[in-house]
Amino acid sequence: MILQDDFYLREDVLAISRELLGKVLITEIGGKRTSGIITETEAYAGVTDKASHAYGNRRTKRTETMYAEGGVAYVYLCYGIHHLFNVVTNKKDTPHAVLIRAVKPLEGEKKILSRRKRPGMTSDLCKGPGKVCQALGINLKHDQTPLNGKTIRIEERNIRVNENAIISTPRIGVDYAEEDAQLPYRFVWDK
DNA sequence: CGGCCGATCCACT
DNA sequence: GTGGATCGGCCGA
Repeated sequence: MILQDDFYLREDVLAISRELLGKVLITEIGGKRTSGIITETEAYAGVTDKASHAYGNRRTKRTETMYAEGGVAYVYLCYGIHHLFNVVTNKKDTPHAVLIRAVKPLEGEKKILSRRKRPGMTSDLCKGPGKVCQALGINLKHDQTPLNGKTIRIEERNIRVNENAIISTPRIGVDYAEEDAQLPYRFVWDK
């Protein structure tokens, strides 16, 4: 079952981050279907979150996507090399987002390996936000793509995630965020 | 318009 | 565990 707008439009970005664990992220790009089970996420809680691109209600051409109504992709380039895929949540003009940091390959394994230019499956094949995008073929063109369509979608497949198996930690690479760098907004499904 | 820097990854060691 | 790759956005001039 494809997740619908009501999932993304909720206020609580931490709850959404947590609930995205175990959901399946599917892309159909370049004529190939690939997918993975989401295993790691990070919440970015809008204009009061110093780690967020939207901190202080900053609006630019890049960050504008985060101000869209929940249920679309926010894709941007980091370090000039890596694409990072985020899920936009909350209502229009409330710039909440969830970064997808890792997935477990599910479908299209061969295609994922060729995109990743790796000979075989390893446990860290899609672990890391840049790797997730590379594996699933996501790039800047997919910014603002709806998450309930053919190109990109997220499905509930009744994969059971035990609450006890979810670990929360501070987010990665946000040292610049001062006191907000310590917030436990990263969620890892440690099966 | 120039210069700096980042929500990273990989190849090496 | 370390350093190089590599580029769009932002800020200050």
